[in-house]
Amino acid sequence: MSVPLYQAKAEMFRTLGHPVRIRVLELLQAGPRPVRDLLAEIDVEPSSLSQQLAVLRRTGVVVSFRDAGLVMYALSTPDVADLLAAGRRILSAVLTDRDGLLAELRANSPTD
Amino acid sequence: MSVPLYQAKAEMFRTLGHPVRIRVLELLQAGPRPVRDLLAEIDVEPSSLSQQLAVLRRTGVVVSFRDAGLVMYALSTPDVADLLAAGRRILSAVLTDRDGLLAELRANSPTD
DNA sequence: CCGGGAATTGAAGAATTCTGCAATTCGGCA
DNA sequence: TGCCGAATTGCAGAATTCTTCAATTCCCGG
Repeated sequence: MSVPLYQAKAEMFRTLGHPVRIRVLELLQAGPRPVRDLLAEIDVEPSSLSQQLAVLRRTGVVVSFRDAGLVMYALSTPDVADLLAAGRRILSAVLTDRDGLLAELRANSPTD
Repeated sequence: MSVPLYQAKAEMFRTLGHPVRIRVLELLQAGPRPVRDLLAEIDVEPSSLSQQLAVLRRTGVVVSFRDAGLVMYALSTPDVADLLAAGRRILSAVLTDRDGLLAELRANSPTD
């Protein structure tokens, strides 16, 4: 294998490591959506959204196709939902366990 | 909460988005290990490993303690193993399928 | 108290990623 | 064909992350 497995995995997780990309994936859990809708629900510039969608496409976690004149995006596999759920569980476990983290997170972004 | 959930999630996934950090987590799945062992199994400089361990500690996915004169690291919650497993599933799904899913989605385009 | 391995910290430079703007492509439709 | 909205691409500057090397801290055994 040319690319070590742990490197491929790291790449996959890094792909999810962006607020816009996370939001996109969460929205896509409910089913395929046109770019137009994503744009309406996420506060981001069209070109920036396109960039992030391209990142997701490159890794293969989402696929895109055209339907009724609009470009649609969808999760490439429902397993993605499991990943997000697992992330959510860890997050809540960590937030309740460790006192320091909550304060740290709060410090990072005071308003909103 | 002061930090948007999707940003906290992104931070958590970004934390895993590094080859060394992934390897560490995989090794820790088998139980707590001293830094010394991690160092022996991963090809990385001591200081670099420490940096990456610090990143994992900051997010709260691992904890460290001292035992028998050595610093030990452990997963802060076994949920981390689920996350890695989900990542592995997605990776294999993406690698094996790819164009098949796309065709399938295009076929019955849900216009709801 | 001292020596020495274990582990962390600090900092500078290289490399990568993000953001926003402008320009371009792509399809549908009159 | 020509127009128009939808979506993507290219790019430059800003910001963030990685890597490496040197210095420092922390403990345990003698």
